[in-house]
Amino acid sequence: MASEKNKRANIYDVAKLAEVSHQTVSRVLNGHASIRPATRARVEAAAKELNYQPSMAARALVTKNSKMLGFLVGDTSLFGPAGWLNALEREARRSGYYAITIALKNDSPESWADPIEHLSRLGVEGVVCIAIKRGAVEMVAAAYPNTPIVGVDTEDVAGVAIVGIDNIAGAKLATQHLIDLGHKSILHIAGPTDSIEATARLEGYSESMKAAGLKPNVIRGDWSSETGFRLGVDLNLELEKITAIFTANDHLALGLMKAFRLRKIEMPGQVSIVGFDDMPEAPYFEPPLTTVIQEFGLIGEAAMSLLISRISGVKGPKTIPTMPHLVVRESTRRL
Amino acid sequence: MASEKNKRANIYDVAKLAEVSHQTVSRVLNGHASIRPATRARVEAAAKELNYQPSMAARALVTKNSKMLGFLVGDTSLFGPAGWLNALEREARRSGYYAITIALKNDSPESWADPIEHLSRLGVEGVVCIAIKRGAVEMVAAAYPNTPIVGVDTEDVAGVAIVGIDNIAGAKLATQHLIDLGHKSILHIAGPTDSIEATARLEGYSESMKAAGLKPNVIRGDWSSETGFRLGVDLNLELEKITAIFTANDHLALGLMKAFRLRKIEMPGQVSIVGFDDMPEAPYFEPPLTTVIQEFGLIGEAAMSLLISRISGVKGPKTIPTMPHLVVRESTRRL
DNA sequence: TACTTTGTTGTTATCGCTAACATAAAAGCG
DNA sequence: CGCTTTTATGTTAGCGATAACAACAAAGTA
Repeated sequence: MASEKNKRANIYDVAKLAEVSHQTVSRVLNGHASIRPATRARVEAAAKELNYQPSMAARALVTKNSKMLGFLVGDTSLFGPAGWLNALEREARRSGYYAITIALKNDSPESWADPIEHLSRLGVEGVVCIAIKRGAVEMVAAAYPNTPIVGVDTEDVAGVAIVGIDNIAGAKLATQHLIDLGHKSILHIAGPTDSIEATARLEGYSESMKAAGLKPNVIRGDWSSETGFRLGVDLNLELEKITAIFTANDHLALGLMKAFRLRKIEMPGQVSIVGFDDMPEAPYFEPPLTTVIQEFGLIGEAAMSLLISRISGVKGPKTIPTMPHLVVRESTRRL
Repeated sequence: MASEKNKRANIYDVAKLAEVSHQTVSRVLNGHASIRPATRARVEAAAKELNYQPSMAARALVTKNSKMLGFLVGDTSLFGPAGWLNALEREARRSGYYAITIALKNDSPESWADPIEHLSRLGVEGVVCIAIKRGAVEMVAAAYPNTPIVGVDTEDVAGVAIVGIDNIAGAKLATQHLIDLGHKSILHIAGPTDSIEATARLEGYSESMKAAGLKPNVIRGDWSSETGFRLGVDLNLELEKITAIFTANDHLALGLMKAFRLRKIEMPGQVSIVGFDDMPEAPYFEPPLTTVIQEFGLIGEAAMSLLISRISGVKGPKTIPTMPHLVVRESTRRL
């Protein structure tokens, strides 16, 4: 029934079986208006009978619409990027697009050129940059001058639409929570310098502190538990009477708390901790971590609708921020 | 310099500039042998000048080689699948392939049909199934009768090559470690029934126990910390004098340990815990988790080389197992 | 009734590339 | 030196789809 000659049926095969011209088949496939119902039914039956699947390559060649999107992502092992990627892929498929995901590993800018070029050969219709490093978005924008680009949690580059959690607002939420609990000396362990998110979170923290008349106090970290641990081992809380710490993500908090437990520093007794991300493991940390949560699904939808509207020529908004929320657990306490 | 008419240069543009026929350009592009070095240089210069990028669509149309691979993955938020995906994508790109990643969410088999069909339209040259559920591989195999398929950590289906960590060996490693420490009553908290990995890990546990003359004791769980926690709250250790627990992954162990801490059950004093996966957070758990580690890079390479050899018609081995290792931390102790 | 308008289908050209065959020049050979 | 073989390049056809235009019938209109 299926393929007699072990070869995919093409549009002419369907046309012959349905006794129409191949163009009529094409019209049925593309939902063209003026087709007699009887003809449409015949064509559809023939297509089904032959298990016909239109060739995307042929279609892409003539229409210039590859129906493909490029997803350039930073570190997929991080909770945030992984979640966005998931949501984005689902949304892309819902809209009939294929997602080519390529990782831009955390190395040097030189290492980005190759993946970016690889993708450009394909002729993607749009690109989503997900949490990639400072400078990378610019490289992408330069490499795809006529392709719509949407950034998810990336820096602001001319011509690139941005969707993302409002990291500044999230950081303010975290910091304000600690301030509201009566903390005065609040340390921020920031993420890596080349990360846009980290910078925004730092900014939100600083603003909240200054608004409350408190002095910001920052240590640079990265995104890893290991760094959190290392910093936690060395940190002298007494020196500056630190009673609360806001870390740029949950991983840092995890490592930090491990070090504090070893040093018998009580949490939240001696020091309160707030993270950022709400990874699924956060409730099971010791103590359960107060943190900031972001909605992956919403971000995925927003990014995709923005990208698709740009592909179809609609301008749409330049930015769609999504609002994060605070999840209070046992790692924070009134001073 | 780049695109004067804002239009991608094609092979004829390059040919005209290099003063050769388009076919000669094609030959240079594809590294054909008999091209005079001078001609090759002229063509390459012209291609560079015009910023020429061959159209994958046109090439795919005529050669039937789309240079695209489909990655069907289960839950990308899990540490294992995310790591494999990363490694696989990198390897695919190294071989000049594009990876279309599609998630097969954990729902019903009916929900798999749509993504599978979506992918088949594209005409991928090969498919990698990554940690997808029981039955899904069979659906994929049925949907792509003439396409090479490689499974990473999936069940054994006719015609599908398998690469994966040897879950049985890993589970034996974990179980034997506990046995060696003198534990007699060892509980296994298994993963979900419909997971191939979970089943293999359970099997390895059972075999080790039986080989040591001990009675296997299993509770069904899934992959989440939440379930680990819930089970940990209810579990009666005294009833069966349980002194050690091997969980099917690290997440379960995290939740379980949280519950035990609340119940003031000492770890590893009263009960030793072993996980599986070695997620990057495991060293910072309380206590740091003894677990089984798997090499993502090796698996990615192995899977890709297997797939590519199958695409090019070479048969290759049916299975490439990779050996996991045990990482001993503080959650286990001699009885 | 003759004359547009509309609906439905068919014909031909084209997208950008590679395959297959054709051809001309250079090289090998008795 | 004339013949085949090899090397280097050009010419034509076709992959499977859509676009653009053409054609014919049915329906609406003056």
